[in-house]
Order: sequence, then structure tokens, then C-alpha cells
Amino acid sequence: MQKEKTKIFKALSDLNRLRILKALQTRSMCVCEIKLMLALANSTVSQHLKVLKESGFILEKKEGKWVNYMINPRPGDERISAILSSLDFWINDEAVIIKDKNTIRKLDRNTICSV
Amino acid sequence: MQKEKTKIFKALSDLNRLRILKALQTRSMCVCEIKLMLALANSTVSQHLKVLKESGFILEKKEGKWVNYMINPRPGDERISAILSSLDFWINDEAVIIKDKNTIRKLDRNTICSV
DNA sequence: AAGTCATTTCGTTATTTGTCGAAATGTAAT
DNA sequence: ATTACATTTCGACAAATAACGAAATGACTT
Repeated sequence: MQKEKTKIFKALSDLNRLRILKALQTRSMCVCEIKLMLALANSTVSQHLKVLKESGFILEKKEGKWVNYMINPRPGDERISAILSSLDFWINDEAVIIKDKNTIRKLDRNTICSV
Repeated sequence: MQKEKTKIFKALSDLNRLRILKALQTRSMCVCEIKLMLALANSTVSQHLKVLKESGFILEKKEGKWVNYMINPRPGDERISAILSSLDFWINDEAVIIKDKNTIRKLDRNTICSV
């Protein structure tokens, strides 16, 4: 029960997850792209995505061998919508986020992904 | 650095701290009153208050042998203000909070406090 | 059906967090 | 100054979290 009530804040309590949310607001991405961006192990990224998915922030969509993750366009919880529609307000450090945006622009999943 | 960026969300990631915030919106309280309300050890309450203080949500004011804690009326960080001014929106379970409010009403620090 | 490749799950490890009780600190009253 | 009492700090412990690599799963291609 404690868990239910603090789930949203816990999901937002990790910088890597905040970076993922910001990145997904640019475009949807697959695990290996996010892995490149964050410089983390595959399994770690997968774990973070699970947390964001189960708290309602993002959706996954299987497309061939890739799994695309994207911002949940219609969250059931209005608190999620509130956060998502003003993410910039909540993440007030821009440096990392801008860097990530540049990284994303260069990524091409067809050349980079290989475990 | 990770710490700075997620401090606010981390502070809100514990139900006992959310209960403290809601309670302090009713009135300022001392440690031993909060201890009674949460049924936690003295030192644990003190620890939670430290987290809330260092993230900017609350202030402390020494008055005699008591230390009164209260909502920060003028937070430096606008995210803190945003949260505080719509706490009910963020804590959507009312049961515990209502129970706490009743508890608070009955508390008299002069009779209850003794370690 | 075998192979390839993206992703998830599992088992392990290090770190952080929430909790406690005991000891230390601070303040007021005797 | 001694005592009394509210609070904080300290040290210990259990549970939760973030990370990894290896093994398992799923899905397309051959």
C-alpha cells in the first residue's frame, strides 16, 4: 500500500529514468538506443523501462525484433499527465538533457544495435 | 549530482514523509507529536524531518525545549511551491490522511510527550 | 529448424534507505 | 550545578534499489 501511494515519485527518483522520459518526448526509442544514450547495460535499461511502464509513464509497442518505447499519450492517472506535460519544469538541469538530445539525433538503430 | 536533481522526488517517495507534510499543513508540530501520529521511533521521525528540511519543504523553529516544524512558507525552489500548493492532488489516498487529522486534533503536547 | 539479433529475466553485488535503541546534545526549571 | 525532558546523532541491521553479466525468451530470416 505504501508502494501504490509513492510509486509515481519513486519512478521519478532516478536521473536515468528522468533522462529516458525527456528523450522519449523527442521520439520513441528502442532499448538499444536508450542503452547507447545512457551508457548502461542492456538489462539495466530494461529494468528502468519496466519501472516507467508499470507506473504509467510510458508504453511499449513490439515492432518486429525491436520493442519501441514511447510516452503514454493518455495516462489513466492525472498526476502522470501533469508531470509529463511539464517535464521541463521538474527537471531543471538542462546540461545532461541537451547532451542527450544531441546524442539521440545521431543514433541510427540499424547500425548501432548489437549486444 | 544525481542527488541534487532527484532530491525533491526522493523526499516525496516515502509515505510517512507525505503524511508529515499533510499534517503540517494543518498546523506546525513538534517531533514528539509527529512521533505519536506515525507510531515511529523518535530518531526515525527526526530523520524524516531532516530529509524534508534539507530538500526545502519545511522549516524548523526552536521554541524552548521544543522544536516546531512547519511548512516552508516561501520555498526557494518553485517546484517545492508547486507541490505544496496542491498536495492533495499528489496524495490521492485520503484514508490515512483523514485519520491523521483526527489524531492531530486530539494531541496535546504537554501531556503526551515523554521519551 | 537453425541462426541471428533485440530484449527480458535471473542471480549476484554494492549502495542507499528506513528503522531502531542507546548515547550525546541542548534548553529550562529547580 | 543538577535534574528533567525534547531532540539529534551514532551505530547496527534489514530491506529496497541500481547495476552488471549470463542465460532465457521472442521474433524475423534464411
